[in-house]
Amino acid sequence: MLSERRLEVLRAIVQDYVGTEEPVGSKALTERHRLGVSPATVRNDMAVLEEEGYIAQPHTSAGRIPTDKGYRLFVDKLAGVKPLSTPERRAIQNFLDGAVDLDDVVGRTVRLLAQLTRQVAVVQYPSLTRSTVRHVELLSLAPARLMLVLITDTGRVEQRLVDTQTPFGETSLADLRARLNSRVVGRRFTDVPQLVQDLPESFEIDDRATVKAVLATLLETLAEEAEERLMIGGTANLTRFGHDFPLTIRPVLEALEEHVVLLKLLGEAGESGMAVRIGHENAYEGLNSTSVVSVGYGSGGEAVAKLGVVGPTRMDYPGTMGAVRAVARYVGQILAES
Amino acid sequence: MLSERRLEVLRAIVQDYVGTEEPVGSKALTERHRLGVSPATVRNDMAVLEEEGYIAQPHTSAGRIPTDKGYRLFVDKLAGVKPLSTPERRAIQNFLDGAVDLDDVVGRTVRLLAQLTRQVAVVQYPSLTRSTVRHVELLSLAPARLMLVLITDTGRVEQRLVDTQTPFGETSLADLRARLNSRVVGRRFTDVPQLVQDLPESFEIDDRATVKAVLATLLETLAEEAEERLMIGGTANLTRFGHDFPLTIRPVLEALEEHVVLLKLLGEAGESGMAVRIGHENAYEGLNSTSVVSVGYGSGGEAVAKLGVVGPTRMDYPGTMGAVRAVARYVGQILAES
DNA sequence: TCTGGCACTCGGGCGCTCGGAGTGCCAACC
DNA sequence: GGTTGGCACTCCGAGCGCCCGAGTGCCAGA
Repeated sequence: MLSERRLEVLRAIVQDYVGTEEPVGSKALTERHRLGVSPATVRNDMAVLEEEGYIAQPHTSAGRIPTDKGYRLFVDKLAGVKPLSTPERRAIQNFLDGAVDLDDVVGRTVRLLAQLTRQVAVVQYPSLTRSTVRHVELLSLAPARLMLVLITDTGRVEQRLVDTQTPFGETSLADLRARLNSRVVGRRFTDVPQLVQDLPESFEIDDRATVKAVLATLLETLAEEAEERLMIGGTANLTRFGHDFPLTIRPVLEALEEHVVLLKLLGEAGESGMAVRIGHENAYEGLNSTSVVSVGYGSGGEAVAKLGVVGPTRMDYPGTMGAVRAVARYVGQILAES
Repeated sequence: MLSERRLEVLRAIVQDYVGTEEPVGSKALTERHRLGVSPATVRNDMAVLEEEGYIAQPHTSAGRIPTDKGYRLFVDKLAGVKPLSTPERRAIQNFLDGAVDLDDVVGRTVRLLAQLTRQVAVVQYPSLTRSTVRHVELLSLAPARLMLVLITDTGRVEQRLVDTQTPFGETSLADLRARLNSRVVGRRFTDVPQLVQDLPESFEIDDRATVKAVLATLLETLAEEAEERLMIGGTANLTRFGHDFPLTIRPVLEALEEHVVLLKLLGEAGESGMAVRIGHENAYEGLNSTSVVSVGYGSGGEAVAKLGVVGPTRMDYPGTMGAVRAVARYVGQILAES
């Protein structure tokens, strides 16, 4: 276990390095932070920290920079989450309040997050699996063709065509619509399969095939998590990444286009609470030089989707975490209101 | 007017510079191209070309690079559109054929275009204003609340809620639905307003307000061009942009996030035919060091949307134009089939 | 009008030096 | 034992001078 002072030294190193982007040495440290000890002592502490793998030297006789492990310790033990200032909070609320529909909410969120953190923001659209059904509509487009419209509590609308073997009467249709809605409205998507399981049996034998087809389509729509969408913003902030440009930035841009990867990444965030993945902790190789801060957000108590930012490992963790958390909270509120 | 040979020199300069990314000198030119004259002659020609503003020197005693004006002349007079090879065409077709829905078509198109041109691809979703109506559905969600669903020939579905003052009977609803569809199905959006103008008059006086409300919502949906969407891909190709990274790339990334700007940019492409905007020809300042190649695509003879690429002014114009044209053509086919 | 020759320019690469910041180690001190 | 000041050492990076090569402009001659 590291002594109190050594932790303090690590904290100072992280803070300075994040600020200056340059390796930090013992003398500079004692000058900028009131550690109460001499540079020589700090040097000894640094040697220990290096041995333990928390910091590293780019080359002999240079200052130290934190390693991924160092950042990890910093985030876990040394840094809190920096709450936003009141004006900042107010600005967030005002900005998000102006949103007119779901697309707009997500769009504003992504811009806001990118601006606050000066990093790349990623916002997942509220997922279908977690949300609840607001309404299911059925209508017949042609004798043997139905249209299924699903409206969710997060404002998303999905529609599918259902081809049926046999024509389906208007009365049967109305019947199905009514029964279906009475069972599923207000329920969570995950519960729907159970709730409609025995529905076909209560219909005339001739209609059962059609009912089954409709239900199959409905369940398929619900299950189609693959269609989870993302919005990304603030990519211009990548230019503030580092000095050795093309090499660092390219894989990140590539990763950002792989929405599947990003979704997986966000998904790894724990059910609740904030997740911080630092450097090599990211499974995806292209993001090995970045950190991802993500958190769930939701309209009720529960998370319906995730959002987060991607930035250099050398980032202001407390500030970023504060911004991410605050934005998630306000988006949740907005969704609950609408 | 420039002599034939001087044009040839300009062409050679453009080609070499695009290939090497380095200023090209007189000697290298005569070695790589069979111009049939000596370097000294080429030097004279270069001096003229420079005076006319087609090429420039980064600094004294360096080679020449084309100016925007030079590229313009090259594109207009010297370069054709390079057709794709047969295998390439086949690959495009195969790749696009696999698409399952509109989102998928656009997604595949953007990836394809980015890969073929090795640049940033931008694809606009088929616009509502140009396409035709496939079906209009009306259904009542509550006594005084209707839902309007619009299905377009490009596979897009838009839905709106309509609140009515008075309840609207099922028979009236079916009536309106039938009459509405008989008038507008297969028609272009722009023609719809005229076609439904006199519809309210043919209804009972009690229902007219509702009919008008429905029509108003329909027209509003049609008119809502603002909702035009874009998909962007291949941003990782920006890393191949140039040497002086952050400065060049930052404004481009910013521009790419301004979908409004991009839509305007694409919109500037002439009604039909390909548009090439070179460097400062782009109204948007952030794209002053890029060229934009765009073209309309559509399911019928007419364009329903645009697509294109954004790349450095130093790009392979014939190849890029060929790829853009080919992709647009195939996307059009795919849309027509579905 | 084209060509070869020539003097000139300039950027970039290479090697060198030098200073500053930083380190590790050691002996002394509390 | 932990802390400190001193000291020798390392190494990067900035600055400088140098030279080479590629390129140019100009001119006289074919």
